[in-house]
Amino acid sequence: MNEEIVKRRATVHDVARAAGVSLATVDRVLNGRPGVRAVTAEKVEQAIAQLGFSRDLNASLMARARDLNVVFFIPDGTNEFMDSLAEAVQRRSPLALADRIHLSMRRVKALDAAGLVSGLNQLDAHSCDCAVIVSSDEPEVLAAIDAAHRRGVAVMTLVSDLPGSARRNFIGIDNGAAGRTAASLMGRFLPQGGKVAVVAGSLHLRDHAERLEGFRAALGAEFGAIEIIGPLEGHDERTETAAIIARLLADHADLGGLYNLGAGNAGLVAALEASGRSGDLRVIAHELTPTTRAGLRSGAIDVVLDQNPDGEIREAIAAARALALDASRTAATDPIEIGIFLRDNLR
Amino acid sequence: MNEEIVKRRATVHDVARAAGVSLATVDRVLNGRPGVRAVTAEKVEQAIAQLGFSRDLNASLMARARDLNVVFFIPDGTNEFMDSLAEAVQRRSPLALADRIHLSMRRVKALDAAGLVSGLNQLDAHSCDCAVIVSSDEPEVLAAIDAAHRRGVAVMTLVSDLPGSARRNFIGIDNGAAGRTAASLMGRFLPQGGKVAVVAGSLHLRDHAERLEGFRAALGAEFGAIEIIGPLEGHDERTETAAIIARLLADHADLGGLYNLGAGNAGLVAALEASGRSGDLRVIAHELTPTTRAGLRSGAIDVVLDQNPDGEIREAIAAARALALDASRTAATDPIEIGIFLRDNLR
DNA sequence: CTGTTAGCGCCTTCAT
DNA sequence: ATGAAGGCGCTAACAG
Repeated sequence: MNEEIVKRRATVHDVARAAGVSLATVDRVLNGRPGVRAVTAEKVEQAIAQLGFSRDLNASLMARARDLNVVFFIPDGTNEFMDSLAEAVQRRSPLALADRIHLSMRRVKALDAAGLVSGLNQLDAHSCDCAVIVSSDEPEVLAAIDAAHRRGVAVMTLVSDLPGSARRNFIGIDNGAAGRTAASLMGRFLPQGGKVAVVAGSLHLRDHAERLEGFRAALGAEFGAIEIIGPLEGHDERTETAAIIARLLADHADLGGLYNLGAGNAGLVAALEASGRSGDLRVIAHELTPTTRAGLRSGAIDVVLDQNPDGEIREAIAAARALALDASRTAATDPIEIGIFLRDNLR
Repeated sequence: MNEEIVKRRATVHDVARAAGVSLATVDRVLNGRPGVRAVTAEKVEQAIAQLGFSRDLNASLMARARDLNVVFFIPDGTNEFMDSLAEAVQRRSPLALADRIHLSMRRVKALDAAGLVSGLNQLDAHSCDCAVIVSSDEPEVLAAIDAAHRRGVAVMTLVSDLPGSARRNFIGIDNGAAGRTAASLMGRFLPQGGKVAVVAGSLHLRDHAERLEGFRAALGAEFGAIEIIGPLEGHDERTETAAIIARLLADHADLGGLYNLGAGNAGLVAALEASGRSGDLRVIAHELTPTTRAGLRSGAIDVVLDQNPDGEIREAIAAARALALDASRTAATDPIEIGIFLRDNLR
């Protein structure tokens, strides 16, 4: 890779010349617009393939004097992690705009499929090139994704995937791996074995279910001396989670560890501290938020597994750009890594 | 952020009109070219500030029909991590080119300041906008960075920083935090305390020294029951590291843990497996490579702390772009997170 | 010292 | 169904 010959990239001019047509015709083919005979289109396709032509997205956006529009649908409510995602969108906004990508955001009621669906239905290809959604797995949503896709609006899933849908990309962590990681750490923290309680938000949430499955599998395979209590469901809600944890602590004086694979961490920390046993058991939770940070600092939480909201937004934007160039395929993106945070490597 | 009014970004035309000058004059001011009276320049500056004008980098690169040139200097030798960095550069190359950023790379002898210096000295602002180097802390290098900077070539440090230099950005992890993280994990893995040996490449390497410092401090503060053996230096070299580890294992039958904060992991794994005690002690190493992956899988290594070479290259490129827009300041980049890998979350 | 002009790669009227 | 021409934001000759 030292001092190579620079081959100029092929341009629309090159394609036009090679195909023996005009710029306008090439453009029509490139953008799938009508008004080109099949034979002519074929000649252009040939030239494109032959020259390995790929359109310059920046020039393209500049020429049509129109930004790429990406719309984020982020759940609203009391989930701090969703707020981090929303902030990440805001933080990226000016930077994206400098590259002609216009970000907008709609906060929609959490776990309210109807609201999300109506939001998606309002989108048309003119006002939105790509919609990025965080959604639970509901048939109406799948249908809305499909419809949006047919209207020319690409849809990507964020945080929690919808595999059966027409979504183009999924941006998020491997939740099974996250569960296995939690198991692996917990197992090493408790070399003598013991009881570990598992708390979820709801097992109807795909990411939560995947985490649980991974956790169970890895504990079973590697740390047979550990007994799982639960899972119990706290519905990602502070009070309910606190009540569950309080009960667990009361019922199991010998509890060695606790894995909260959902949200509701404020309740978890409160219950732990109220019990006076904070620090006596190994605690693993998800998502770096003000609450879990405080928990790490105080010693109530040992490890937080995080999915890096800023990285997720960055990759979502990168994917949206890639899709703008070729909507027919899934865009390649850098994987989102599972962040593992202890008190000592807090960002 | 729902449906806001779109204010068109200011362009050079707007600036020219506001300042009462022509495009060419604005351009001269923007690019710091001569031929503008101080008063005129002042008017232009005013207009720029007033309109909040910021140049469109993509349009700029397109207009001058010239890619942004970023040159990476990556150490050559037997260090697998450096190979990962090199591969990351190769992987990003086509993607970067699509955005008019031309990546090139020179492999230079590891820890050979003279080679790096001569490479830097060959660079001029025409052939290279930004140089990204991995270097140990030597006065000649600092001088070369300074000289390059004065020739109009921005320099960034990667992996290991050179704080006193004219480098614009540092891309890499917080090595003190990495050492503290290792300590934190090791402490939790050995709840009864015990002996932990530390092996470094060389304490003359800034990143290694920082890791050691962090490790020591965090162990001392939180896990007083752990005794540190070492540090011993293996010079990032397989055979030497193997010999050191073999000796450590022989001398300390009760060794509970091992932290290799440098490279030479092939030697570490070999010595552990030869001793028959692989899996009996908790082992923490740095950088995800074929060797450390195998070590994680076999159980010889418990945890690998990683600095995500692909992410580092991505951020280096992002920073280079930002510097192209404003070379006078340090570019804002996403921080590189310390990856923590166990057998169960291997990518 | 300053302004005019053509053109980078692409898209979009408007003609033909 | 196809082409010619102008313009997006910026830069680089080339004139004055």
